[in-house]
Amino acid sequence: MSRGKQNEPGTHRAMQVVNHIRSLIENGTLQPGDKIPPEREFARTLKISRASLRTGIGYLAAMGIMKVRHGVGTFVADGPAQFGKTSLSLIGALHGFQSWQMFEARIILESNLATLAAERGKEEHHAALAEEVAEMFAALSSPSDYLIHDLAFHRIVSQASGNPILAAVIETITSALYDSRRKTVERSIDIHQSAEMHRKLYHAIRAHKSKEAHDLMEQHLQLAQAAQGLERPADRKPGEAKSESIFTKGV
Amino acid sequence: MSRGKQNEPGTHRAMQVVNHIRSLIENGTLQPGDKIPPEREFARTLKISRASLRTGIGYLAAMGIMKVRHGVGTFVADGPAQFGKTSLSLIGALHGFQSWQMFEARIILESNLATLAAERGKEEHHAALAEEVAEMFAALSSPSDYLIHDLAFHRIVSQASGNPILAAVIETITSALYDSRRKTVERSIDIHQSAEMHRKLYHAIRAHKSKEAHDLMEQHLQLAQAAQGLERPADRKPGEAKSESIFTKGV
DNA sequence: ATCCTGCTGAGGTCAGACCACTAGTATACT
DNA sequence: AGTATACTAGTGGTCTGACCTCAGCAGGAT
Repeated sequence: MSRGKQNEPGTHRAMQVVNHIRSLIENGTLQPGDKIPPEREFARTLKISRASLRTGIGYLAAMGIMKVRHGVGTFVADGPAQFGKTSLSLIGALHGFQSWQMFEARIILESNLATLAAERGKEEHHAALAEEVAEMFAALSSPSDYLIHDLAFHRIVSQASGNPILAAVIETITSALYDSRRKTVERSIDIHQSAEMHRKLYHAIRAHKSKEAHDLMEQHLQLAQAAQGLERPADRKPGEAKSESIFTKGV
Repeated sequence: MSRGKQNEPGTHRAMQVVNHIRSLIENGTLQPGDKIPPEREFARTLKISRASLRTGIGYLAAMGIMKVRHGVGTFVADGPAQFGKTSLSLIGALHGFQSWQMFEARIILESNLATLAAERGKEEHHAALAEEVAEMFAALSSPSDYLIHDLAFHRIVSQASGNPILAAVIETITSALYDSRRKTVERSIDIHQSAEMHRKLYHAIRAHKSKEAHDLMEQHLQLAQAAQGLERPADRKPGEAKSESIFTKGV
C-alpha cells in the first residue's frame, strides 16, 4: 500500500544541498569568497528545511569548502586548497598517525613538488621565490618573521609545481604539523643555514635543474626534521620511545 | 545583567561533540567498527540537543571518521584511512583540479610508496602481495575480477610502506579517480602486460630493491595513464583541448 | 568628536513530532 | 515443515517554529 511519500526516496537532503552548491561552483556562479544567501532564505529557495540545509553546509564546512561566520554569513572558502582544517588530526587520531610519518610524507611530497617546480616554474614564480628569499635574509634576526616567509616560499613552490592536488595535500599536512607543535619554532641558530638552502633551492628551480631541486628540498627538510627530533625511530625500539602520537590532544 | 546563560559560551556544540568522540577514540574507548549510542540517548548523555549532536556527527562523517547507516546506527569507520569520500571531488570542483593532475599525483605518490615498501616491507606483506599477483594471473580473462586484485595489490603496497598518511592520500585520490571514470575499465589487451608488471614489482619489493620498485611502479602507472588518455597536455594548447575538468558532474 | 546603546540580520541551539529505513520476529499460506 | 509475508521495535532523517548569540551599524548621549 504505497503510502503517499511526500518526497523522493534516498535523495538525502544534505547531499542535495551539497550537489546544488557543487554545481553552482562548477558553473562559476559561486566564486571563492562569495557569500551564499541567508540560511532561512536559501532553505526556502531549495524547498527544504533550514535544518537540512544546515546539515549540508556543515558537510561542506567540514571539508573546508565553505566558511561559516557566526552573525555574519556563510562564504565559499578562498584560501589555498586544503582537506579540512582538522581532518588530518581527526583521521590521525583514529588511525594512530605519528608525527615522524607526517614529516616523512612532507619530505617526500615537497621533494617531488620541487622537481615539478623546477620543470614547470614560470617567471612569475621565480620572481615570487626571489622575493621571499630576500625577505628571509632580511628577517634572519626575527624567527617569527622568518617563519612567515619560509612558509610563503614553500607555498609558492607548491603553486609552481602546477599540481594543485599535491599542493593541497602539502597544505593539509603542513598546517597539521604546525598545529601540533606551534611552540617549537626553529632554533635561531639554524636560520642562517636555512635561508642559505632556500637560496640555493631557488637557484636550482630557476635554472630548471629538477634533480638538484629535489635533492636540495630533501636535504633542507631532513635538517628541519632533525632539528625537531622527528626522525623515524630506528625501529620498534621497545624502550620508552615516547612514540609521539603527536596529535597529543593538547587541550 | 548576566542573564542566566544556560550553557557555556563559545563552546560550539558541534565541536564539543567532535572533541568528545575524538578523545573517546584516542583513549581507545572507541575502536574502528564500533557503534556509538543512539542519537537520542547520546544527546541526553552529552546534555545537548539531538540537532547539535547530529551536526557534530555530520562533521565527522564528512571526513570519513564515522559512517552513518540509516535505520541501523552510527559507527566508527573501519576501512582504510581516507580523507572523506567526496572531499577531493568537492575541493576539486572549487579549485579546478583536472584528472591528469590526479593521475600525476598518484604516480608520484605510489612510486615513492613503492620505494618505502621495498625498504620496509615485512614477510606478511610479501606474502599478501604474492597472493594478489597469483589472483591477478588467475583473473586474466575477467577484467572486473582483475580490477579487484589490482586494487588490493596497490593497497598492500601502501600498507607495506609504513606510512599511513601517504596511504590515506593515495586512497583518497584513487577512489576519486575511480569515481570519475568507473566505466573506463582497462582494456583487456593490457591486462596480461599489467599482471606481468605487478609480478616484477612484487619481486623488486621482496628483494628490497627500492630504486627498482620505484621505477617499476612509475612505469606501470604511466602505462595505465596512457591507456586512459590522461597524460598531461603538452602545454596550454589553445585548441579545443577538452581539459577534462574530470569532476564532470556526471550527475 | 567620541563613546555607549539598541536595533537588525545572520548563524546556533533547542524541543518535540513525525517520516523512512533495517532487521528481526511473528504469523499465514502452500 | 518450509517459505513467504506482515508486523514491530529501534534508529537515523526531516520538519517546524521559537528562541539565543554574535557582529555590525545607526543614532543618540556626553
